[in-house]
Order: sequence, then C-alpha cells, then structure tokens
Amino acid sequence: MTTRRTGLREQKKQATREALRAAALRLALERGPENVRVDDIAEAAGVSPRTYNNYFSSREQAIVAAVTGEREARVAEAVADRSADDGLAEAVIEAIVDQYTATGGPGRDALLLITTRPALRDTFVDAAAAVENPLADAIAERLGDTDPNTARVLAASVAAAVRVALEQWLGTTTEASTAGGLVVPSGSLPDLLRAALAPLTPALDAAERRAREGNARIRTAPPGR
Amino acid sequence: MTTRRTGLREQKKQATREALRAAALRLALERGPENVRVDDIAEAAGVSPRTYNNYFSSREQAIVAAVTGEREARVAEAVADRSADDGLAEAVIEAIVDQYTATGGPGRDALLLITTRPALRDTFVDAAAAVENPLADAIAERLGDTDPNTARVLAASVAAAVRVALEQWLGTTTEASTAGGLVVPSGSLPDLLRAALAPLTPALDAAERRAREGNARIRTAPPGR
DNA sequence: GAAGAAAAGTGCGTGCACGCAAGTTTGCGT
DNA sequence: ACGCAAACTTGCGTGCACGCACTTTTCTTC
Repeated sequence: MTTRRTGLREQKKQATREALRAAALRLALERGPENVRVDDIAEAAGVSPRTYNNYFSSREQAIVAAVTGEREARVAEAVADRSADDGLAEAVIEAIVDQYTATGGPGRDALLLITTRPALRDTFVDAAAAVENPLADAIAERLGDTDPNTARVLAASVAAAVRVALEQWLGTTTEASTAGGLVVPSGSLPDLLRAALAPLTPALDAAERRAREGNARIRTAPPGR
Repeated sequence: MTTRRTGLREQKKQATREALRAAALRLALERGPENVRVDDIAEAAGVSPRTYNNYFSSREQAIVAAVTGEREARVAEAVADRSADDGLAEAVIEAIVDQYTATGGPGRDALLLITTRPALRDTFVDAAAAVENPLADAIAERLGDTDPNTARVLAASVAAAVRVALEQWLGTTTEASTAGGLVVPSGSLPDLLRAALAPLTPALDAAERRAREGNARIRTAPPGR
C-alpha cells in the first residue's frame, strides 16, 4: 500500500525516468546543453525519442530534474515530521531551507551549468513550483480538515516565495537589478530563503491558530456564547 | 514621460498587438481554437507569421490576451488609488475582485470558449501571474522603501492565491475533485477570490504595520533605546 | 496458465517556437 | 535635409512537443 500501484510497472517506469535524467545530465555536461538534442538523450537512455517526452515536456526539464531530484516530496515529508514540536511557520521554513541546502552532494558542477544557461535557470526556478501539491497536503493535514483551500493558498504562497528567493539568488531580477539602487548581489541561499519566507510567517501562524481554535471548538466544547 | 518611449514606434506596436489579439479571438470564435493555425492569425492581422510570435509565445496567449486585456496594470493602479484610505489587505483584495468582476463587457462567449478548452484554461490561469510585477511595485510604494523583497513576496503570494481561486473556479483541481469528498462545485468568482486571499490578510497587514513602524522610527524620532 | 484488459513504448505526421541574418522603417543628431 | 543608428519586421532553417494509431509488455481473472 506504500506507493506502488502494481509493482513491476512502476519500477520500470522509475528506472527509465532515472536513465533519462542521468543521460540528459551527462550529455549536457559533456557537450554543453546547446549541443544535446532530444534524440541523443533518448538514444543514450535506450528509449525512443517519442518516449522521452512522455516523461519530460521540455529538454531542460530532464537536465534540471537530474539535480532537483525528488526534493518536493522530501520537503513535504520534512514538514510532516517536524509538525508535532514547533510552529507551522518554523516547520515549513526549516524544512525548505534544509532541503535546499542539501542540494550539494551529487552535482556541484551541474549546478554551475544550470545557473549559467538562461534556459536552464528558468526551468530550475520553475521547478520550485512542484512543492505546492505535496506541501499543500502536508499543511492541510497539520491544519486539520478545516478548509483545505487555506492550505493550498499557503502552500502556493510558500512556493512563490521560494521562487522569488531563487530568482534573487540567480540575479534574475528581470531588469530591476540596475534600476532602484543597491541590491544585495547574491547572499547565501539559506539567508535568501529565510528572508523571502519571513513575510509569510504571520499568515502561516494565523492559519494555525484559527485551525486550533476551530478544532478545539469542535472537539472539546461548543462555543461560549 | 507617461509611457511612450519614442512615440510613433510604440503606437504602431500596440496597434499590431491589438490587431493580433482581435484576429486571434475572432478566428477562434468562428472556427474553434483547434482549427486556427498561427499563419491564419498572422494573415488576418496583416503581419508575417514570424512577427506573430515576436508578440506572443504561444498560440493560446493571443486568444487569452484578447480577453484579459491589460488587467494586470489596472489592478496595480487600483491598489495605488485605494492606498490612502484603508488597510493594505483590503485595498489589494478589493482591487483584484473589482478587476476580475469587470471582465464581462466585451466577451461573454469568449469566456465560455476559454473555460471550455483545457489549453486555453491553463494559459488563462497562468495569465494571472502577470499581476506580480505591477502589484509588487504598487505594494512596494505603499510600504515605503523598506525592503522591496517583502513587496515582491507578497505580490507573488497574491498572484498565487488568485491562481488557486481561478483553478477552483474552473474545476481544475488536478484530479483532487473526486478524491477527498464534498468540494463546492464552483461558487461565484468574487467569493472564491476573497476566500483565497483571506489567508494572506495577516501577512499583508503585518508587513504594513512593520513598514509604518520602520518609517515612523526614521521620519519622526530616533528609537527610544 | 491462458485469455483479455490495461498500460507503457513506438513511429509518424503536423504545427510551432525560436535563433539567425538579412531587409525595412523610425527617430535623432547635426 | 540628410544620413546614421536603433528598433521592428521578415524569411528561412532547425528541433521539438504532441496527437494518433499501433505494437509490445505487464497485470488480472478465471
């Protein structure tokens, strides 16, 4: 009942997905992303080109996925784990910071490659949006079943904040970098993430408080009046 | 100093952009979006196909843009106008609701068309992201120059909330519609928008309060300690 | 364990996005 | 007024995303 739908099917699927990721990253590092055609990736992974984009809907996705991995799921998991002890805001922030600082292991040079080419930067930033659904589930569970929409909105906001932090980190301010005045050049990613997420703390905490009151009112006693 | 960079140039640009929008919408309504090729739109607007996607990067964008118009800019403007009287959260929410309820005039049937075809629905929802930049500027101005990042994050969160509301409105819950249990089928768009934006109220108000304190501390008197 | 259903992989064709390198229009300086 | 520079447009070529129909593989059921 874990995650497998039928067993061998899912296994093979993940295998080819992983093969495509690996092949895409390897070829991109060898020749540079510009000189990698979809057919090459497919051939290197031993599948048809048509199969390739049954898995990825853009060439960049495959390369970026090799680095981002299953980060989204791990963020949600981390939130669920922390959920008992401290506040929702803190749990979410720390979970995200943890998962984004643990990026290093496999590909330092891969990250360099991604941050260099604009196309890859963009899809790397967009990949952050993938946390929304798992995170929404995690938050919803923590808030109880009261209003799942709040959880969705909060998760979406968190994802948006992460995107902003990544854009700043990569200097993709969309022409604003020279406009106003002094902007901190880069800063460390963890700091940027915390700074971007900080403004959402009131919303997260307020939602948690409302949820607690709502649950308490339901579970323990009817309202005073 | 208004918006024109050089005068005649910009004028012509907006003209062809508008021509493309109109042509795209008209053809889509006549034949259905499936039977409209990019070449047709370009021809109808009297420009080269290549020029067409100097303006729009996907066929759907042109059609959707004919309906969404310049909504983003108007939202930002509305926020700026309201900014004096009431709270930031209220100003933002009302500005958005206003602009999204004022959609009706030109194309009732166009909206029907958009909400029907999945591809158009998606780009319609994505179009909401365009409010982020103008809204960020508007919020930043209202918060004073303290930390423009907060403004960006808040604007991005608002955009995300709007997206969630639109997804719900269109029933694009990504397979979740049948999962949990009873979900409100549609509801009125204004209500959905307010509901989606409500969880962000604490964050908006907190940012405004912080900004006021910060500005007061700077403008009137040095801090007590 | 064999037949049938479901799902993943494949080949093909079509329309499209976009880089590049012209050609053409607009605006500005003198 | 004239010519130069920048902006916009255009044609062309290349890869690519994706729908569709079909084959192959895996799962289920009797």
